Amino acid sequence: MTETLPPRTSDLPAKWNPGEVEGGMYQRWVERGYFEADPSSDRPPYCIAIPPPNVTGSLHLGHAMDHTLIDILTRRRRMQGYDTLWLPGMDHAGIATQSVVERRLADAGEPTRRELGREEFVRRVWEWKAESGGAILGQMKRLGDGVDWSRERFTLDEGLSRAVQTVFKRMFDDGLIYRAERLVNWSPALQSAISDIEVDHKEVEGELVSMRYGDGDAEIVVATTRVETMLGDTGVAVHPDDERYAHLVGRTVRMPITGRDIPVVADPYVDPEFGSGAVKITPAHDPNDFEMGRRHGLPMPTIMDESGRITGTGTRFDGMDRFAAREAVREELRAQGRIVAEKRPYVHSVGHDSRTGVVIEPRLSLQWFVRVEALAKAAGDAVRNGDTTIHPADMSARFFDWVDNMHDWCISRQLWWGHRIPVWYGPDGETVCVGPDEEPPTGEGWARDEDVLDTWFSSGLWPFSTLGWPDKTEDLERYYPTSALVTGYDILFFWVVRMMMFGTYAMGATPFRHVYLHGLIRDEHGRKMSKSKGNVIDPLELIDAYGADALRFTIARGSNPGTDMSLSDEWVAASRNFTTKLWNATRFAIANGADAAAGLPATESLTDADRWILGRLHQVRQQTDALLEDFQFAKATEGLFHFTWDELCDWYIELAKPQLADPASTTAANTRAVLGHVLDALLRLLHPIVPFVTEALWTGLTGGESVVVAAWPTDAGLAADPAATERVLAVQRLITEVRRFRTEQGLPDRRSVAAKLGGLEAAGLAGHERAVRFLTRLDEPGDDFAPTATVEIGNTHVEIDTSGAIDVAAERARLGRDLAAAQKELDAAEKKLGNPKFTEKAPANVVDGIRARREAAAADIARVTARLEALPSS
RNA sequence: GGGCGCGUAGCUCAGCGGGAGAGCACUCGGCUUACACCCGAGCGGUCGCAGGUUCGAACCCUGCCGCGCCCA
Repeated sequence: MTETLPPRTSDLPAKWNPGEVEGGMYQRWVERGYFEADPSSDRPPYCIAIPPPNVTGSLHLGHAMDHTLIDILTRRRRMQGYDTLWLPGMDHAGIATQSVVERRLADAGEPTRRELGREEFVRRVWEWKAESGGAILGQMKRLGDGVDWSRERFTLDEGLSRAVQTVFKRMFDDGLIYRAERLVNWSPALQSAISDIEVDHKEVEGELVSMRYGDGDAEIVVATTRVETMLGDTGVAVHPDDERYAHLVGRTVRMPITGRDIPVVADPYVDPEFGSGAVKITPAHDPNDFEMGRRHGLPMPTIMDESGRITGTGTRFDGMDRFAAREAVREELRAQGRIVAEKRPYVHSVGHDSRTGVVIEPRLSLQWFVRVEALAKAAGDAVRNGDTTIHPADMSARFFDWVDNMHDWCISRQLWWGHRIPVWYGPDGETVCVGPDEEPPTGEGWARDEDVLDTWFSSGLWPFSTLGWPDKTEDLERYYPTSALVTGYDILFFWVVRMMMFGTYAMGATPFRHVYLHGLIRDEHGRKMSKSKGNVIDPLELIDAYGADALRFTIARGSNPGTDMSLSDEWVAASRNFTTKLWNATRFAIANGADAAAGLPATESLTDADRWILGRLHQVRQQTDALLEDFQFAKATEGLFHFTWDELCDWYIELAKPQLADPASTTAANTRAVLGHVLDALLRLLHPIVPFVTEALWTGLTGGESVVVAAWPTDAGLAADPAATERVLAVQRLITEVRRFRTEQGLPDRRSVAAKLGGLEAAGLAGHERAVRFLTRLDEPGDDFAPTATVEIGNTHVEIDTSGAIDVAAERARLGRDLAAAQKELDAAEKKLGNPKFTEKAPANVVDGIRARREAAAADIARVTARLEALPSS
């Protein structure tokens, strides 16, 4: 009896309560140092740097996706014996953080940023950073992130600031960073320059106004969507070959309103087919006009201030907002009879500040730039020559398109929160760039540049600055280049490309061997989540409701490379159900003495079911490995889900029940060993995806210290047994058909039904009768056995005593459906085989397969037809 | 305007040259000692449309329609 069972019994609670357990479990993992890297170890290194979240935000589902996928990769490597480092940290998010703190000051009725002064304001931001950053760290712990907390970094910490200054100085000296007066994307909302990729071009309905400059024989018509810019016009351009205007080139026309005389120039940029064929030139407020202005040496007056108000034109429009001025100037021109035509609405593309949504105003100003040509080429080469592989490969096209056509990068921002540009200007026009170990110039008239660097400048150094660069640290030596980068495709240009540019420049090597770009998480209908739509889901709420494992499993299961995924409460609930299923199955196994330490019995002593499940485990393990190596998270997860639920739980555990019925038997002992072995391996395979529930179950099953540091399953040396598998599949078909018959005859599961099984011996299934009876609830026939129906499956049949008349109509319907299906199959097969071209050209194995299907279908038809004819007429 | 991608069961998505699949939803039956967050059985699809290639096309090619993303 029970004394033959192993003494250990399950102390797992009946129900898995993630909320009660996860926190303490995570704490123990950290305390035991499982997540800490050890550069002195002789194990191979594996390193991933976290995509640093904005310190001022909070983690959303996109982060949860990053973190889940990185955790899967790093937990697996750790189990495989790698010295694994997942390095955590945050970036300072210059604009976002400064904006938040300014708003908080305003909300609290405190002095403004300018009233506080730079030093005091920055001190306040650090206070906010401590508060906001702490919340993010808590979120990461809830998710179960296996990060090395001892190596946490922040883009504005001392070491990383030193890295920024070092790179800046080196690039400045190399001529890769320069300062120039250029037309930049100016955000009147942020009152700062922003880079090209922080601008979104959107189609808007505006107006196209044609107006007449000059008078008499020196008159010319130009069109614009921004009438107010005419206040800054310093020229009119026509195409050199345009005979209509040849007589005007070289002359001047008199501007309305300002009364300035501006030259008419010839420039091949002008499209003579568009509009009147003449364009106005506002060099300080339009990129194309700026280039033309330069070519023709035109003056470049700035007519707007930093917040987008007209200034310095000496007209009554000074002080007016640019959009108000647009109307006012237009009406003034109309009053003067200068409007020739108006097109409204006129749909055209307008740049918007991607953060605030306000319309960008091109603005002439003195800014710092990175000369990107050589850097971008090096980044492109890293992918071209295979040092870095982009997954999925389709994304490489976008990558190349970008790096091959990159413009210089504006890196200065008119903010206070960030890395201040390490350049001092002297009283006599000197410019001195100061390295980290150098003293800045002092004395009368010297002043430091007021601006800070784009946050992406510092996060671009992340893969090596976090490892200690510019010092030659042990970590840097060991973990750079990092093994992989996992992030969303939406920041390929913002971040990934920049890291590759800086990495190849500063380190001489691309920062990561693999880049996995995942998609975005959308709502249940595939819509983007946004506050305005009100469809944002907070990952913490999902974790509270269903546990971290359920959220992680959902994300892993939905993460197909390069495509977005939909997520809703229901998906996560389904994943929670999976963890519950796993919990119950393992508890059942432990309660029945599953023994992971027993070692696998000799194959000869195992049942077909044992051999089948072990063979499937072997396949699933191989498949999981191959898929995870290839960043195919969804397929790997789906495969484990299917194996766990549809094979292990639905079939093996059910088949194991009769095998366990006599605990003293060898069969039962073997079954306990197989159950233990399979679950031990399965829990380890699942651990990277669902770390918490597998930890509870694996330690409960094996008594081991922690699955976090357990060995990743490897080949157990099992030979596949196709014959056993074939028999198990035949048993499954047999059972399913009997169940189908029972259901359609309305025979309740509890109702005792006697039956006689036939043909099992001939089909090689003699040993499975007990299992079939157990899973179909068929009793042994008694003395009064009087079969009323027969179910045939292949060469086996089951005579069933339904104790009374059967439902002939239901049976006729059931058989009728079977007949129709078989007939359809037969027709399809015969059609193919009747085509001589098919039999000639198709591969032999395909033709043989179709022939076999034809035979099977024909046999089915004969059997079912006979059965139908034998039915009593109703 | 240029480039990329997607249209497969009610919903979300796999499959990408030889028997149309999964999860959720739905219908019917069941609290059968692992699990009702469950079990069993089922219903559900001219694989966007039209041509072409092929013995054979959801899958390859062309065009069209619809949707999305990136870049200008």
